[in-house]
Amino acid sequence: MSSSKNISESNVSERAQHFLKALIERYIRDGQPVGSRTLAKDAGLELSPATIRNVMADLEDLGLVSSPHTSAGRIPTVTGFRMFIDSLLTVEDLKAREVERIRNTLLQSSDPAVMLASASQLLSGVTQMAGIVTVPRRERASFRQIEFLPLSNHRVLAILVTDCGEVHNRILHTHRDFTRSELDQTANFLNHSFSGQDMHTVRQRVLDELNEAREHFDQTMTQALEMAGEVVDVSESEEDCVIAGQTNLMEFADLASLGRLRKLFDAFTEKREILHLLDQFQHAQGVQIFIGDESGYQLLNGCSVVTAPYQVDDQVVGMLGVIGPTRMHYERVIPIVDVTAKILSAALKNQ
Amino acid sequence: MSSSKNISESNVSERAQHFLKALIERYIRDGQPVGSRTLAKDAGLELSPATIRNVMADLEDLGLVSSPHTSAGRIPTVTGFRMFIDSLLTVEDLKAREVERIRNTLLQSSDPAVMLASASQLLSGVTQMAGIVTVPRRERASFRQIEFLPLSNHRVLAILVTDCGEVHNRILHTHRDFTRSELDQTANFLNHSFSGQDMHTVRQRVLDELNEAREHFDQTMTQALEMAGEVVDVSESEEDCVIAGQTNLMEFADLASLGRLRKLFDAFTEKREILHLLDQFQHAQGVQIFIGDESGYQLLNGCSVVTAPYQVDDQVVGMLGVIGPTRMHYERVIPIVDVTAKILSAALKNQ
DNA sequence: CTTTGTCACTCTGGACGTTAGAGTGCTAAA
DNA sequence: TTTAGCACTCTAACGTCCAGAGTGACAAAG
Repeated sequence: MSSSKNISESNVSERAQHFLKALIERYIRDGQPVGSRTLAKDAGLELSPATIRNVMADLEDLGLVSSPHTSAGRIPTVTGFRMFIDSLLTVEDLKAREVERIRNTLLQSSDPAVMLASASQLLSGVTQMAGIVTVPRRERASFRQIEFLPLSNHRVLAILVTDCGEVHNRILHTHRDFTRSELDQTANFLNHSFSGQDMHTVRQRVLDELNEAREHFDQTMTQALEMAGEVVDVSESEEDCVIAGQTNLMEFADLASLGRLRKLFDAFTEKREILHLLDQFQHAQGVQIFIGDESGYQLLNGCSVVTAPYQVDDQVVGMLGVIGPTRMHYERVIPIVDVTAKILSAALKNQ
Repeated sequence: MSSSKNISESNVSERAQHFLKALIERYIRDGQPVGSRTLAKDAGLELSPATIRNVMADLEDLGLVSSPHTSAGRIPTVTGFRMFIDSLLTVEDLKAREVERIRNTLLQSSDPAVMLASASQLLSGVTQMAGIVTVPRRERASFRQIEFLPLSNHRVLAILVTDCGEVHNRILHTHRDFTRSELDQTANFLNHSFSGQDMHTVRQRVLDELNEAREHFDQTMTQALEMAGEVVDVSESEEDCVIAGQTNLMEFADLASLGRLRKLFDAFTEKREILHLLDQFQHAQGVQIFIGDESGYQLLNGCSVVTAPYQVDDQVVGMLGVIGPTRMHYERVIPIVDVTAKILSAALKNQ
């Protein structure tokens, strides 16, 4: 790693950093290349445009800004934004009123699924960008309770409740009808054996014990475990994240080429990639920011993602955040995401 | 109603109709105004451009076509499209292969919710436009079965199964904990009293009997009915339609102004308006088509909607269809929507 | 009476040139 | 180290021009 590539505060003069900050703030406001004259007025320090130009040339050499063409001003590069966010940004605290508003919105319902959805909508509404909340993976959740209900002709409705209060249904097709008490007995057994364990373990143990039961020709047991296996099966991964306010992104000229927008929207409906991106950073604490294609996903070029994990019982179960143009008001968005994550965590704890 | 306004086949000569058809077919293919020269070649009949121009002038007087400016060709008006669809269009039958493909896709799952979703995706995939399927309204469905499960601290999970096999969950907050057998008894009573009746009636009867029970201070009964009331309550109307492949619409230059597209997409997330539009025509039989803002919704300007109702037990429960640019291949889309509706109806019958 | 050829006319869209404005880099002076 | 000045460059907006497509009208032909 050559030292010239390794940009940190020490390589960039105090003053240059100040200008970089002013430039980015201006660029975020206007979305247009910033020239030396403008910056001279903006930056507060009483310096002439010519001086600024010299500094800008340095910043350009360092790869922190670039100009679209000879006679345009400078725009920040991804690296420039990175530095801005990591060490230049001054984050505002959220007003008590706004915090209260977030809390009220989230607590309107006590159904976790509804809460996640309104968190997403909230994020999109407050920031005027797209909100995103990942749904806790079933495999990570803990098993709380399972129940079976007899339906007509060889079908059984299985209901699975996880420890954070989420309810999952699944219809099982069985080879014969079961009576209610048979099913209750089965459920009882399963609840007794597996309650409180995390889904992954449950799955494993169900499979193990199923094999054992089969060896012993224990038909009742085999049936019970077969049913449980089908329910616990995580392959059917349902909707894994909730995205709201996508259309807000159509307002940003930065992304306005229909082609790009379409790819982005397709990614939103597909969800897989987005989810994968967020999953990678579940273990990080606090707010995380990806700028442009830093994340490795081409299609996020020109976008930034601001996310934070949320917890249930001190265990990270999902991520939430905001997707918008790289040119976004980080100083507002960061605390919003942060606070929302905290409030959501608190709200989910009471389940 | 002045007779000059009342355009029907009789007002338009056989030949003019032929040209109108040719013009619209051409316009659907190319999306550009069609000139007399082009049309002369296209129409088959050996006529000179000058003749065509005369006919076009007539069609323009009747309001069936119009020209964007003096030296462009003609494009069909909404009225023109209407006539085309009502009396000029020759609908192809779907190939057996395609029908089979639709059937296979729909029958992949037996869960009604999944089936509706894949119907929507199917429609969008096959037509390269947006697919839409309304979810049967709970109030129209019939009550089949209700069950209650005790959860922790004063909460009860209610499960409602409708006659088409849909499962609805709802968590009730009660003022005390109930034992399993209490709940079973309650469910038994409710199932016994209301099974098979349609949701609307059930709701009404629950309210009536609730009053009666209160008068008689019958606490058990009151509790049972209060619970039932909360579950049956239709106010919480859930997701009412499934839309797929919205992004396909971004490909159509006709709608390509970002502003319009945004309004359309917002309507898709909002859903209310779309739903209302479709609901109006549940009683019609077979495929229905709305062209542009015929429907009364400004935002559908430039779009057409092709829909058909689907049934469960010979009762219309929902609509499905396709939204795309007015310039769409109706001869293909119509049978696709038609067949999909029929197959979906058949598939839902086996629940 | 219908069809056709013709001609003058109109409108659009692309190519081209011009210009004003913004911003730069460089150099020499403070 | 900072500044002023100057030559240079690039863009975006505007106007002009022209070819192409298409029309309407009219008179001639069938």
